[in-house]
Amino acid sequence: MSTASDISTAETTESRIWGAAAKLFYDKGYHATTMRDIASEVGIKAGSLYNHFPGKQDILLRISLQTTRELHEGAVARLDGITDIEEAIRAFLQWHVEFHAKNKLASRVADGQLPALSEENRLAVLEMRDAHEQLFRDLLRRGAAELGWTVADERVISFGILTMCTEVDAWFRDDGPLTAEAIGDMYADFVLRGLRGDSS
Amino acid sequence: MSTASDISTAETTESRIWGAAAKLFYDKGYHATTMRDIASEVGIKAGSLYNHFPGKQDILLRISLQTTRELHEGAVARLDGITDIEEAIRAFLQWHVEFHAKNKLASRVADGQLPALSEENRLAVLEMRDAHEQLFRDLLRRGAAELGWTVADERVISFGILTMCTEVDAWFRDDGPLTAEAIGDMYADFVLRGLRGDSS
DNA sequence: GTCTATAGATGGATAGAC
DNA sequence: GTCTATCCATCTATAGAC
Repeated sequence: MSTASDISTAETTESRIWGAAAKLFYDKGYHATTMRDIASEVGIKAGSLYNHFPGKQDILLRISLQTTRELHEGAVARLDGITDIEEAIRAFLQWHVEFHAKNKLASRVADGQLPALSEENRLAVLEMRDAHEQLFRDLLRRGAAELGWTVADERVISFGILTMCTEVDAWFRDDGPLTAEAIGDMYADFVLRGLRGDSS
Repeated sequence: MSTASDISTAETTESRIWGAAAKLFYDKGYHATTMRDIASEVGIKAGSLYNHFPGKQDILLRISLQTTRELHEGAVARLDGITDIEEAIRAFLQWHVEFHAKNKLASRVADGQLPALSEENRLAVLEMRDAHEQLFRDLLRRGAAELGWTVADERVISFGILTMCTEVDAWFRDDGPLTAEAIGDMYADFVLRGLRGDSS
């Protein structure tokens, strides 16, 4: 079984290419990364990459699609059985932050390199990402309905919250002072206070 | 005098190149944009671009540096004379949101295309961006000191807040239902509630 | 599966006429 | 300032030997 945390620890040549590409796309972007760069990172020659992937575009697609799917499916799984709405939002945000921290390379590539995907490929990734965002907007709506929150604009606020949590993939460091879980707690606390809107 | 809103309305060939490049870098990214693309958008040939800029890298540098400088200097100007800390934070965030909404092309290029800048050029832009972020962290610290806010981690929270407001440049539309000012209000309200932390 | 070699296309930048 | 023409480097992808 492949889980999110496997992403950087697998062992086949295909998965080593996957990981090398994710790292390079993260650092330099898709167009600035060459097939020679990727091959070099893996320790093979550029031509050999084509024994594992049909082309460069396909490497990006697989990284983006797989990562976005794992993000979304993981969120759905985390919410299973949770009925309290604040608890659900907390669980969602913690998962979202932890995933982006622990899979920072692939996660940031998955949405930062969207313009580098072909139209068809981009739509496939966006469809999955939209489902994930919709899941969160539904939670926001439930909170407003059940707890009387006044969310100024559901779309604007949800974009803001998700972006804040997503961006962790830009600065998180495994060897930093904070764990992914601790950061998830901080953001969940901050967001829930903002949503409750006790004063204004 | 050049203000932020002039960015897309100037008339010299140089400024038309500036605007065309910002649009293309925004849509496709620096490396996916060719000098021929930029020239075509302006209505000239690629070779003619070199009468106005020494090269492609320099076009990106000027967009990034000028935009980041205007963002920062505008914030400093907005804060002038404001002593109340909540009012100051509100003013800062409103400016930050409005700037990114009204200069969405150049703003997004300025920090999304940082990896495409040479080491030296990137450091110049980052220095200015860091000054801007530091300004906000100082406000956060003042709020914590003066009003007893409990900010879990100043750096993590400030990154989150700024990212939320910056990302407006990814989805704002001039012809959308919300003005930049309205969005700035929403985020400032949300953030200040989260900072006050009335309940937890 | 790996490699070397290369085809074929494209892009940044320059030269020089106007 | 504009243009056309082109150099030269580089990149993706393929061919074919091992």
